[in-house]
Amino acid sequence: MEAVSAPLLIGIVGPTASGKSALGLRLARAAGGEIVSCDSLQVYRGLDVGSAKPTREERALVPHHLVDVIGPDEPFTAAEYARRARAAIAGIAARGRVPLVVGGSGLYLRALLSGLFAGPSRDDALRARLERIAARKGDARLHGLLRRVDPEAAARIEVRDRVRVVRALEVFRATGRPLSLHHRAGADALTGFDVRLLGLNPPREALRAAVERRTDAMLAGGLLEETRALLAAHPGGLAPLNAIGYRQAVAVARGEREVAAARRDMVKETMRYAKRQMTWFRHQARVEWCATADEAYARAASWLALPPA
RNA sequence: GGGGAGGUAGCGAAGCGGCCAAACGCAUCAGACUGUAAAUCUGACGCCCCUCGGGCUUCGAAGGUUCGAAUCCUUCCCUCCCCA
Repeated sequence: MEAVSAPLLIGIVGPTASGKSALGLRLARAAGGEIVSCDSLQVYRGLDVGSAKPTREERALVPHHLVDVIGPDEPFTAAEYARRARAAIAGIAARGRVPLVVGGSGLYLRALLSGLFAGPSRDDALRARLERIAARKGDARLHGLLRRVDPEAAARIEVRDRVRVVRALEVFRATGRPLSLHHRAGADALTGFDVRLLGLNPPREALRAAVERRTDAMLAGGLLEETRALLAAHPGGLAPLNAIGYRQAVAVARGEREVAAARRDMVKETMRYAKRQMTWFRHQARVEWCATADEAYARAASWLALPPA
């Protein structure tokens, strides 16, 4: 049936601190692969410590794509990620190498593999206006506006989920058609690859230990200093500083939080994030879950016709 | 030996006669997610039937007061702190 099988594209997913990067590196070296980061924070230059960005050494060892591609003050979106990641993957394939998509940003992975609906990009001015309505009249008022133009989306989106209500309204205002309609139109999926997704999901307690270790490493590695520098360079504030880790570091920098308390919050929020990631990957992607990194490696090795270990 | 504080659901912690199966936080579990996604949002969380809702057993223990007690009284058990 299948004459020439499509080239492999291996994705490595799972919650933060589950060992995705290490596995990706190991596979890339063994298989002659290149890493395509799938991480919404690592795309930003200057956010190094808090995004657990691959080190200089790691990046020298194996080419990494989609890391440090934009400035921290530039707007970035899942769609933009998908565009750039697809270009990177095409390049890797053209070189006859194996693309390894590694990361835990579920939406980005989805945008890359399945595509997004062909809709308008964000409109910050409009968003500001809608936010103002919500702030003044309440979330229910904004949700009511949505219900009028797109009852289907309104039924799906929680009243208090302002981010989604705003987005749905934005799409309607920009296109004159409800979001639901756009969704039905489908999206442009990535084609030409035999996509396999490997999932790492360490036991809860092991993950917690890893998260604590990494949080401490970030704090010891200069997260606070990095954050202060970013704040100093961008007094207006920076969108990505709202991420876990940076948010707490900002609070410390502003003197609103003790370091010990910030650390606790970081661990707590990271664990919750990990939980969300698992929910996403369990339901939004077809993932082959592996109990250990070795098992994942072995499985990938068999696909790639590599020696097992 | 004397004085003080306290024992509430897995943990922390409110409640201090009815609106209490008991706020809130943590932990845990489940979920949503299509251009801010490490973001944003939802639900469960004593037990049982499980849909609304209903039933059952709880607030250290045992008695008591009361129409009614986690909340008041008595005794007992146990923690912690201070003085000896």
